[in-house]
Amino acid sequence: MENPFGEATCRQLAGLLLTRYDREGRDLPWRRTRDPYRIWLAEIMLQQTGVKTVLPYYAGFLERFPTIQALAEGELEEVLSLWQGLGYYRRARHLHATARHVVRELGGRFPDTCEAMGRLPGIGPSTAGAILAIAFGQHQAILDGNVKRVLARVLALAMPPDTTVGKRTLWEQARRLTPRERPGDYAQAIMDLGATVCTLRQPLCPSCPWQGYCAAQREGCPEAYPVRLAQAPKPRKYQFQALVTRPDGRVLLLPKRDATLLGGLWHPPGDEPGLSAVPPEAEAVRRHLAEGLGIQVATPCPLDAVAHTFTHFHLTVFPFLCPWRAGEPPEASGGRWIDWRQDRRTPLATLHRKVLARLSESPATPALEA
DNA sequence: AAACCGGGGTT
DNA sequence: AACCCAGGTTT
Repeated sequence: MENPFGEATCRQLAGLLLTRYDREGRDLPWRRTRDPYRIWLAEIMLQQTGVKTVLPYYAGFLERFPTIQALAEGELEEVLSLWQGLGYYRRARHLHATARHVVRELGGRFPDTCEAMGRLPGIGPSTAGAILAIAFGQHQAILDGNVKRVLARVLALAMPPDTTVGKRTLWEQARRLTPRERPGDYAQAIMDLGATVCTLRQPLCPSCPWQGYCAAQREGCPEAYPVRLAQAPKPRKYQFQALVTRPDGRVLLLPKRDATLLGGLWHPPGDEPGLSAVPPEAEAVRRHLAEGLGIQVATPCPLDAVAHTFTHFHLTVFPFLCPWRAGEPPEASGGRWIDWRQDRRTPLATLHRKVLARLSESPATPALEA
């Protein structure tokens, strides 16, 4: 694409956006600081997650880890505990790894170039640009989801933003539009515009400082952008999970040591997700526990299935209530008996909380309340 | 229930 | 360059 806006027009557009931001931009906690640590934390939490969800996590996280030194000294398990429910737990592992690297190898200071910043775990080109622009005042562009949508509309971009050509075009125009003055405020301003005015559905074009410059608005249907590729349907998978309970209410949980899938979180024993839509026989569940963990249980009792959607597939879990009779998990399994409602030190993913909640709904212990 | 967002890592 | 990723919010 040729450059649709000349240099003078780019300066004008940036000015219009900054004026709106100064007058109407949201007051968010991470906009009240230039501490790179706080800006970095906000950018990581805001990846794949909305502002409203992030706010309480951001406050709680900073209360426990007010500085990058505190975070570097903390244990991963506690970091994951504070991240519980926020999803995409790899972000939390990367956050912790980067904190340790910055503190131990870089004297506690973030690198000040895009290349070096982008080598840190969990930080890519857009997040690196955001930190450098907002915390260090450098002339760097960002390209997150909000910015992609705004620019795709202003340019009436014909191709999907995630294609190679689409990305190259958007990065190029994002750089051209970023002003030399106040690049950090500009970054916040364009994200704010995307989140509050140039929204996915029903954009508020009459309130937009760029109306009159926007090719999508001129075409009459801004919602037609960004152009999307057809999405592949998500497969549905099935698994069982065994809730081995002791008389005192504790449940057997195992740590997920796998580096990529919910790594560091805890889960009940079960089989791998598969394609069979039929729950296993109780006898198969009992055998799985006996052979895999050396644990004997009374006849497993099926509970209501739990449905959960992940990024790339739907999952149905068949929970089984399994009263413990004998046996302890082998040392190598890392298994522990946990009072999961009380224990704040054991990070659990949302799925496993939903599965464990079935224990309070089981036919064996009917609800007492009306 | 369905649509859809989103950036970094890996190969 | 293509593919992958163990969620959540909005409509």
